[in-house]
Amino acid sequence: MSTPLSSPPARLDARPLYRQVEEILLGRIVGGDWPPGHALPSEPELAAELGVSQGTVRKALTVLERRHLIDRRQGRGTTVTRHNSETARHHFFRVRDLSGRSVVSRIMVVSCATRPAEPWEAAALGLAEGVPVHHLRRVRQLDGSPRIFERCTLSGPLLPGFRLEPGELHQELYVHLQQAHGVTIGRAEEELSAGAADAETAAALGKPAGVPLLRVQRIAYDVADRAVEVRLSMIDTERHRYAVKLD
Amino acid sequence: MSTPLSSPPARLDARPLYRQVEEILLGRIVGGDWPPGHALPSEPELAAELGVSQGTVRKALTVLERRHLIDRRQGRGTTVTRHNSETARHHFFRVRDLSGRSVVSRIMVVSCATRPAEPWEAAALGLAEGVPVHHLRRVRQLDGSPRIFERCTLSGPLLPGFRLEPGELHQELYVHLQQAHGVTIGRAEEELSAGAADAETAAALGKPAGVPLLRVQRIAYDVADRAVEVRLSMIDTERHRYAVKLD
DNA sequence: AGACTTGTGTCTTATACAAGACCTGCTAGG
DNA sequence: CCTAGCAGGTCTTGTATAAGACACAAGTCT
Repeated sequence: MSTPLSSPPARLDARPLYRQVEEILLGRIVGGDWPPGHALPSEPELAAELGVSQGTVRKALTVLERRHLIDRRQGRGTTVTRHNSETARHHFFRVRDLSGRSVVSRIMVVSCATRPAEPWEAAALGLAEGVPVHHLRRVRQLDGSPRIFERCTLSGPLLPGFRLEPGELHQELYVHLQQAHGVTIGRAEEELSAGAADAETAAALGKPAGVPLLRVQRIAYDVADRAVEVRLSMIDTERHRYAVKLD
Repeated sequence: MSTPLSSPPARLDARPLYRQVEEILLGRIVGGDWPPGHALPSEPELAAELGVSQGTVRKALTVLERRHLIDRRQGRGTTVTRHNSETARHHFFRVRDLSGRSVVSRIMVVSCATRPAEPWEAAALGLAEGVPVHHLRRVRQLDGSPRIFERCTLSGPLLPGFRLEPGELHQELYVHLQQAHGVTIGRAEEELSAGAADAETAAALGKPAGVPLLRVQRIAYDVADRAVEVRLSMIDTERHRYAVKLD
């Protein structure tokens, strides 16, 4: 990739240079050239390699940093973000206690199976109906009590050979996906509504059926924007809240 | 303000220059020197006035733009953001229909009164107990049906003389606050939980008492980060969802 | 352990040109 | 003469470059 992007007389791509740089760098990250934890070349090196100025590289890196794809630290350098339990939780787990503090959570896997996608799952994941998917049931304990029952459906084609043994899970799911399958979740969309405990959820949470629960449907996308997971969470909000910041 | 911020030999403030510029500009906006709709001086003019380079001004303006405090348009200039119903809704109203499309909503004011703050309201707004606050009850119709019952408590000290007549409200509340009281809402925090309709809410929404509803408590802050409103919304999610994007 | 060196990202300035929006004044056609 | 419309000029923000001072981290040498 030693052809300069910016030949002063003519530029093929009409988009701003820094956008093109951003795309090239993103490609190396999602393509696996630069796996999680990898240290990127320094800004002057990238600038020289791509034939642009350091300022242009900086602008591209700033965008990638805002998307949490890279970590930059003055003096240390820039690395591809490696999900750990804290960062994954911070970005994708919005439940807090009544005082707004984050909670300690323990995850128990109840079941794990691979089966054909149901229509609604296929639609959410952008798959054809009947394609194999992995289905996972989990219970989350918050501050010691079972509070969240989750049914997760994971894209079979994107996660071949996915399997979790029932029992305690010591890792956030997204950390596992990155480490064991090279799939990095970049963003998610959630839809919240008022729900009530069905029989299965009630049993899992030790609550009477019909008790009001917060119902959250999530679709999670990887950094290449492919739908990886659709999840239905039923949350007991007796002692917890789902926190949102608007601006 | 003609003292240059950056005297090459010594700088009093350790923060980056662009942060200081940002703060000065923010001060003029919240202080009323530059009211909503006001056209800012051009970047070269600001740079000359503040004794910094245009690049530094640009960086400060970029931050203010991301906070939606200013609008910039190439060729036209930069203006202080004027809230209108669309932008206010887009930023602070997260309810969508089942397909994810935004909904048309009509707001009916049920009651408006000024009375001493209850303890929880005073705590949420950072006021002393018993300070006067304005209390508002509203019903929102989504796509023609009453779906949201809202009880809003507004800071009395920040909004002297606030009053709304019961009846249809043709404006978003935050647009009214900006136009009639010069208070611009900059951000809000919400806490969601599973709720059930109390008698008053059930009556307002035409639902049986006890039906599961999405309960949303919001605290809204102005651009100077003072708590302006605490609001409790009860949402019927039969045909709508509360949408959240995570990244 | 402490001082030095090197490599890194951060901040600031300066310059140049590109592109969008607006105004002004000219001109062609009535 | 009047006016619609276009051409050009000018002001704005946007993009790109280059260069230097600075701050931070991590080795390396004494």
